[in-house]
Amino acid sequence: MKVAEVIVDVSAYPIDRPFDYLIPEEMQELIEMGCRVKVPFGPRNVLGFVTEIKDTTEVPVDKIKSLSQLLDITPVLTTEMLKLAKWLKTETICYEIDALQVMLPSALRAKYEKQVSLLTDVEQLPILLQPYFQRATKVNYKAFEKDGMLHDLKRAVKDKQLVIENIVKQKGNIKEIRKVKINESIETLQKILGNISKRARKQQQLLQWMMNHVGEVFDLQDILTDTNTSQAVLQAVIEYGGAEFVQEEVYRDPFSKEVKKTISLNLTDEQENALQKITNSIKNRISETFLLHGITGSGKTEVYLQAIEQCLLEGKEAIVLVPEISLTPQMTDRFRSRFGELVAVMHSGLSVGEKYDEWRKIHEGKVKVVVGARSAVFAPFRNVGIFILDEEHESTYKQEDAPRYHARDVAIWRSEYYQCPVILGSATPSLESFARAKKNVYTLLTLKERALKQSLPTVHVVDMRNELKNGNRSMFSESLVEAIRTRLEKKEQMVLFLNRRGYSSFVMCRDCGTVVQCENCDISLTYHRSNEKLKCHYCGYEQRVPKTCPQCQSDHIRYFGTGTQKVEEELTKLFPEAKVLRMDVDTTKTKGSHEEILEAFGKGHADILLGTQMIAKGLDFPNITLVGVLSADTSLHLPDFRSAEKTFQLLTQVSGRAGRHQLPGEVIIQTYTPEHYAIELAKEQQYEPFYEREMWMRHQAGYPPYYYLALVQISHEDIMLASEYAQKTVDFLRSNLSFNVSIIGPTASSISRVQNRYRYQCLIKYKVEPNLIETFIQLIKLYRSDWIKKGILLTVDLNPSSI
DNA sequence: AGCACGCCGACT
DNA sequence: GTCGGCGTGCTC
Repeated sequence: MKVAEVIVDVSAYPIDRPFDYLIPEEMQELIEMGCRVKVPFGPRNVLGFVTEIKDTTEVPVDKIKSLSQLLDITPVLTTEMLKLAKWLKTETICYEIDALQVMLPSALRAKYEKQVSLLTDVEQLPILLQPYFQRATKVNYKAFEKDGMLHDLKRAVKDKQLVIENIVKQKGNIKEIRKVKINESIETLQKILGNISKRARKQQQLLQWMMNHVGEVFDLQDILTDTNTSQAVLQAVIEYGGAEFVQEEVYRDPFSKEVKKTISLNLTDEQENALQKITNSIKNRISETFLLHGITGSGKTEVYLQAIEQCLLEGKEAIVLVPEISLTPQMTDRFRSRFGELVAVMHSGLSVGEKYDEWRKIHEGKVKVVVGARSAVFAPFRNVGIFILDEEHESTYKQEDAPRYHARDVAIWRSEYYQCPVILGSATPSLESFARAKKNVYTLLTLKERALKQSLPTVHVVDMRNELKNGNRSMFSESLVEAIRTRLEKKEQMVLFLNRRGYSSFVMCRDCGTVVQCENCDISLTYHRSNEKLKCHYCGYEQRVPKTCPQCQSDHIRYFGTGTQKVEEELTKLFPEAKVLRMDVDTTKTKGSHEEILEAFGKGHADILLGTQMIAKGLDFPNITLVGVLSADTSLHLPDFRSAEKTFQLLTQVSGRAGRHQLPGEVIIQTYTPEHYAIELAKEQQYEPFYEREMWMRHQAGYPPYYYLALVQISHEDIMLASEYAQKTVDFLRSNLSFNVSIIGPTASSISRVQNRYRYQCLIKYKVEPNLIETFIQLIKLYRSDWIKKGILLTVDLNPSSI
């Protein structure tokens, strides 16, 4: 007897364990752990993953069922990943199935459809149902749902005229193109040539050519142009058996352009020293985590590239993570130009099919290097030699929904499995990582000087309160206007940075002060000029701009705040001659628009690049000599303990965009609070003093890295129930956790209502609490077995990226 | 989660 | 007597 343990594709608490299935005879040779299978589960069919193969089972014979289909001949998950999923499950408190799914491209996930099949003759069906089965005996269930025919359908099912079947489909497919394969035997071709009509001159010509290419495979079009024949001629030859159409699997090409090959650059002593330590750990198979702290422009990427080169020499693979796709074009170009065809990319900008193809290149061993966003940390290599996280401090490395994993933790776990190094690179490391480096948990590598010996840009901080006193009410200070003007005259480029969060434009009534709010969420709607609409950034709700105030009917209603659109308008008013490129969520909606805008700017098609945080990092153009930060305060006053850290990082990052090449750079930071340490120290680009200062603050307030955090969120449509269960949660935690743990809350979340649900949260701070995970599991059990029925939604996020 | 089953009130 | 509403329980 052969039995498979299967984790089925159902995210629910009582299902979160393996189920045993008998393996049918015909699958026994092929099946392996990590394969996907189709299984009957209760009344339906679902997809599942084989996690174990064994010879016995405890399940009584009358209960056990058999696998219905094997979906993979080669497993899609390695045994490493099955182990990793178990770890993720306990580490982030998620369902095992969610942990497994997150490692695969969405193309491999199941799509469930219900299908209605005919059991009798069409004529015997009720008249109303007959039209559906005129052409086919199987019809999609949705068709009946749409027409409101479910009653009639149900009756026909009862009468055994129809059956409803659950079918499982794969979401994405391998792209195939039709090619032409020339017959392998020259004799056959000769025979055909002898048999065809003497008048068929084109066919003879084609056959002659084919005899020089026996057994080869060509694109249809290539044959036609090469032999100067038409498709009709080829068709005839194919009918005689001279060639055949074949389907060939192809990879979709996510790279829009070619890149030039580059070779290793000479390293500075600092870089060389860092590289030595990393390669030492690759060669000696040591799982060691390095924190590569290098100021902007110090050439971290070159160190990555050469470390990867070492890796490839050792016959191993490399996984490189970058925070966002905005970074990817320039970053991936650098990797592709060094490693060419050996690079796969993985980011959210790719289509489902493209992601699947990139994944397959990795899975099939066609590539050795992957450059990608967070989920690329699961790239299915089998012999990884290095993990690299660039811009290690970025919060995008933490997934916000289940499984709530941090890419850094996964990388470190995998590096222990492969006995290889992890490189965390940043100009402004997260406090957590820097603290670990100081405690020698990570090995600190420092790059203090810029690779091309350029000086750091001069940074000026402008106190906007003085501007206001002097009667300047615009969003541009006098010094910024002056700086822009001189750059325009000198034909140099500049970047203007606007942190949109919290300050996007809203619509307010000047008489009663009412701000137009979202119907579903307690948040003001954002004004979008492009389509004259108000939009909610949380739930996507849209409405037209009202002509009169909804509260007091006054028509003194108008726009406030500074969105990028408004800045652009003012900018063109002040400098009509300047060419401005705007980069924000609106202008980068379509695929590839990111690259287009950056490329246009790189080619000098504009003087000013204006954008939100997405332009803060990565871009590296020689002609940028001015960076302006319109309002440094916005991120400083967010209700989050990391706001100072975030602001410091952001300012340092944007400042690093200026003067990266020959021309010296200047940075102008506008703020209402110039005395804040995050701004003062960012001005001087002083990481360590900032670190010391911020660590002291964290120590005082009991935040990471001194304490660990866990965030429990509770929401319900009814505010009373939400608050009641939030209190219950806190009571439960208080009675189960020790006194060393501080439990803060319940408090209403900063945006108290989202999508018509009232949100509460409580924050848990702890140092060591062996009981913690178990207590959360108990809390979740309580929630899943009881509270969930009342409509409560509860989530636990260990080490949240923001609160 | 998603589905069947079964109990109960409303309506032909 | 039948239909369909929703609470309950199970899934190898």
